[in-house]
Amino acid sequence: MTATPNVRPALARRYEFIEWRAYWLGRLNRKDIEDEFGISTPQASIDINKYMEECPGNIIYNSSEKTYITSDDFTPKFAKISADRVLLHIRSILSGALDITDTWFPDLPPTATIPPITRSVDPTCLRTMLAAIRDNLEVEVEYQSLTNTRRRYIAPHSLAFDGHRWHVRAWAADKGDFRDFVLARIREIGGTRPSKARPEDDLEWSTMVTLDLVAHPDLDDAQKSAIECDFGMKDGRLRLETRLALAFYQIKRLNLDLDSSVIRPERKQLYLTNLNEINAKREAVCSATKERKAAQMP
Amino acid sequence: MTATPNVRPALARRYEFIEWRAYWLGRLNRKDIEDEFGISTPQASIDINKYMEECPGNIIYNSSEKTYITSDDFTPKFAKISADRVLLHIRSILSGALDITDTWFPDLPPTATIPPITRSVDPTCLRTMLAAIRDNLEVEVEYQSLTNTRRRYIAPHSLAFDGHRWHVRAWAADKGDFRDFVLARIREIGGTRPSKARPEDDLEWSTMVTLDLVAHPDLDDAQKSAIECDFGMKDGRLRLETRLALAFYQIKRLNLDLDSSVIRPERKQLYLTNLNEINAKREAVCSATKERKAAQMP
DNA sequence: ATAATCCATATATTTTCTTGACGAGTCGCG
DNA sequence: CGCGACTCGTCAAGAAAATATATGGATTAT
Repeated sequence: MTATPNVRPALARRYEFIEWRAYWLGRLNRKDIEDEFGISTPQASIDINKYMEECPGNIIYNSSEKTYITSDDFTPKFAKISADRVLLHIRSILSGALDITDTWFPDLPPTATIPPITRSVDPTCLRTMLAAIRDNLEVEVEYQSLTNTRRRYIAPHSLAFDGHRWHVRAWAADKGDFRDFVLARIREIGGTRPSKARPEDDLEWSTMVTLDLVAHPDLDDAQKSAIECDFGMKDGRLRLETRLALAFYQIKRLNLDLDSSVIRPERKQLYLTNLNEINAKREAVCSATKERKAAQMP
Repeated sequence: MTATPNVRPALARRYEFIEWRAYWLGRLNRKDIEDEFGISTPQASIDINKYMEECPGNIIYNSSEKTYITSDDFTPKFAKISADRVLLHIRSILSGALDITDTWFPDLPPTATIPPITRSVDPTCLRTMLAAIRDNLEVEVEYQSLTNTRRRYIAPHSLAFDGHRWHVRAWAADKGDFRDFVLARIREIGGTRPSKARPEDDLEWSTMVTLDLVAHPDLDDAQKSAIECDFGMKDGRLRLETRLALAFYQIKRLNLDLDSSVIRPERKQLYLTNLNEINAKREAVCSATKERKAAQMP
């Protein structure tokens, strides 16, 4: 925010609304403010006029259209203008995570997304996990893995998003190691108890790796430079630093481990130069963890 | 919201904040409210006490911890409790689309996501597209496709999200057909002019198809039922209705067009039963569009 | 015992907003 | 053309909300 003038929060919010509507929709009515904030007509009038005093020339009343029109040289002073945020709001509405009344859109622009396929997360589950992370607790859960469903104690230390679904990274008390648990696969939440697991022992989590990506070498130069531009690459490289535990989600999501004979370069677009290095790092971390485990229970 | 009592909006927002913090963080201080809304200490005291009058037993002051603690049978009355929304906020903060001060988190829970790789969208670009959709305009853009970069006029009619990136669906004046344009690939925005394109002619957009998904048949029964549960399938099927123009993004994202010999069923998880049908539909729509095009300029 | 840190509360005052009434400009319609 | 419908703006009185300032209680840590 650009050095917000001394305006009390409630009013600043209304100014922000004015600017948001002005910027994204190009127009604004007094009634919009009345409806959004439940204030009276004179108050809304005052707000608009004070705003125009504060930011002269940003919006102009057009008496023939009976509405305030955003001027061409509009400069926001109260609202943070971010396209990503607006698009995020739109997605959230379409996916049901947000109600349109929670946003400042009067109605949605014509939009379509591919249908979301992930199940939504149970609030109680997330709440319990957050509490367990905060207070260092073990939670009894009924977890459905790909092979079976059973009760177990887990001591979560972090949330993780794999590009698709939400997980908790947790100590699995029954297995004696750290693993990912998909939140939507937790069928039931049981009791809690203090945990002795130490998050700093989760080497796969604390170890960072850097994915070194380039435009797929089998593409021609024009395609390559388009892709480099697409991903904002510097010197033709994109370096992504991520936790080892998450690296393989990224790799699979981008199909980086599939051979060119299997998937066309145009589709794959990116190529991971250091897959071997990352695989080696995983091997190393896994064996270090196993050694430690063996040492603990001889 | 559960029949919000007659509380004026500004106060309702503070109550909502109280409940949000109480639910997700389990605790709340008077100071939190003062800081969040910039109100005075006595006012914050009044708010809390009025809230406890309104919702008896939801939060309880714990004098030894010097904080309000959420009770076990907490029942929200003002805040909408949604795990998806909270997770969305976390993701938005991590990706930079939201500032933490825009949310009600005092600080983030330990979280990691795979690094986002898509470039952010330019606000001016999105704003112009929204205006063009609204007012039925053609916009001159410098667009970088995979093969070249050039200026062209496009008349957008909808936004679209492919699971990865944002597009506009638009009439391409130079090509005489409707296409997708990735927002982040629009390098420059030029002038606008009225458009004669009719969005209802965009058959690939208006035609709906249903993806008929099942758990991959090569998996064993336990795995199948886990996946059916994962995606909330009824009778072992998941039907996704989507626009034909978006169907192939979904198909590629889930690798539904890759053969089992190429990608392991455990990884693919889902199987599309009616790929042929969808391909046929696309052929039909494409040839219908071509015929129409030929008829228009003989 | 003392300081610090939460909380609650009381009073007077200031600021903000509402209520209700009225007037003016523009558009479209009969 | 005149009318209603719709937007805007404004005035004045009074209600409501929030503030400043001050006092006091409970608990914990030093």
